[in-house]
Amino acid sequence: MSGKKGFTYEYARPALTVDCVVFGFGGGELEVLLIERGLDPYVGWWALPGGFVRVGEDLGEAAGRELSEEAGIDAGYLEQLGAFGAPGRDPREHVVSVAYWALVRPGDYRLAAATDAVAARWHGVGELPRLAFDHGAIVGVAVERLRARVRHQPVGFNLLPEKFTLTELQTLYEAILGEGLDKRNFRKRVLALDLLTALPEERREGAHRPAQLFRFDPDKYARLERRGFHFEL
Amino acid sequence: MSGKKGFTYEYARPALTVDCVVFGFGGGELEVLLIERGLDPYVGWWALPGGFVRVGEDLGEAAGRELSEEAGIDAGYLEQLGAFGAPGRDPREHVVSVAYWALVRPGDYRLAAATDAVAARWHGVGELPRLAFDHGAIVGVAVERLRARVRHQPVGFNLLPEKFTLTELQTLYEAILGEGLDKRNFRKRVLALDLLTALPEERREGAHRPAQLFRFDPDKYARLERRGFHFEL
DNA sequence: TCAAAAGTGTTCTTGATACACCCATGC
DNA sequence: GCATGGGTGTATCAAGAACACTTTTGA
Repeated sequence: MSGKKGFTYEYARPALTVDCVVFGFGGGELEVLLIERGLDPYVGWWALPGGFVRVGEDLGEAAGRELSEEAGIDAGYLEQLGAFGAPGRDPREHVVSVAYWALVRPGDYRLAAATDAVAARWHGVGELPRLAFDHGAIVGVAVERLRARVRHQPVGFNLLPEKFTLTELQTLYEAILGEGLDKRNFRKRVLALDLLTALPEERREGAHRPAQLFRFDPDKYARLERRGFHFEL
Repeated sequence: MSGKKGFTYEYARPALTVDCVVFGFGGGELEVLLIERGLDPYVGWWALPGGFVRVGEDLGEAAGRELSEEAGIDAGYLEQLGAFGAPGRDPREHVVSVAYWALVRPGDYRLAAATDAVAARWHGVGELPRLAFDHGAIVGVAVERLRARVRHQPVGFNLLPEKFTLTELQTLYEAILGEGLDKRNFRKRVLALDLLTALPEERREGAHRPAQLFRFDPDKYARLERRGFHFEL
């Protein structure tokens, strides 16, 4: 280890990694991005994208870097989840991982497995395979956090395309919360927030009556928030 | 660093510490435990108790250990706050700190400065001195977290003696939330939760009418929680 | 004309808030 | 007997929950 300089810590230190729970919304179901490991511990297992933190690198930046390196993703929303550091969680040595969770829009990602990953793929949160390390537990915490957050802050829009219908928004909320919601009450509440701007166009003519498109207005939210506004769905 | 063994990470790694925001309730005001630093960076400054994480040591245990080593405290409640890892936060080198927040009962602590601390003392959250490192920001996040948590989970009792009066409980909540509460509504709601058991004794005769003492019943809470009970103050 | 999703209001119930006086005790 | 904190109930209001039918389009 480094020589003593009076202030330098001279003992062995745990390794430090970041791992990301990336959520996507694929037509009716909440999904998590997993990579198939191509390296030593847990080869062939599915795991969260992540990797070692470099000296001098900010944690959030490290998470973003790993995300783009391992899966070619640029997350629209990224928030820290917490640190996971149980001694046995990595069979090699003591590795402490700072976990993040992220939300990405369906169009904004172009999955590209790289670095030490063999493949990158979306998995429905309901049908996750057995994960490497303690990643299964981390995903569990992330889902909980997402559920709590989506009720009190307008983060859900990061999972939808820029323009979306109210039905799509409701379907998203139902997928995240895991429960059905009343259509009329949902629309009433969402519109009462006055954070969506209706776009005088239409879409989704696919088979039936076209639906009104809306866009979320982040500036308006920022202004309201400053005045002590309390988002709540 | 260590020689390559095929799987061992061979690059320099950031140092890893834990820091604790310990809350106490001292007669009407919410307090935070600070230690006066006796070592190199920020000598003489007030800072959060904390220290380096040992290899093979769990993060929560490290936090508890530092707490007892530096201040002789055994926390009744300890929860992780998050990781703070901005590259410049420690002038020596890149140090990532996993912060915890803790609640202790007034009687359960016997402050004893030790290790690299000169002194340990309680400070009202309203009148904190300038803190070392980014500890001021960490305390800010901890206070926010405590405020949010105390509304939705019965953690506040960890700041009161085993037996307490409803007025004491209300004073505590007012101190944490920073706002006055209606006495009748507060008592109504608290008692409606059915989590307190009245003790047929009395106390606080100091000057006036004695008040009923209560004890929080954690078992009852655990049972209710299992049935999807939703604590809310 | 039928199938499928979009869109729309009202009633009822429940929980939150506001509010003022009497009680028990020590000094 | 007076000062101090302990203790109690009701009326009003607002927000959330339940609930069913009409509209528009493509096939």
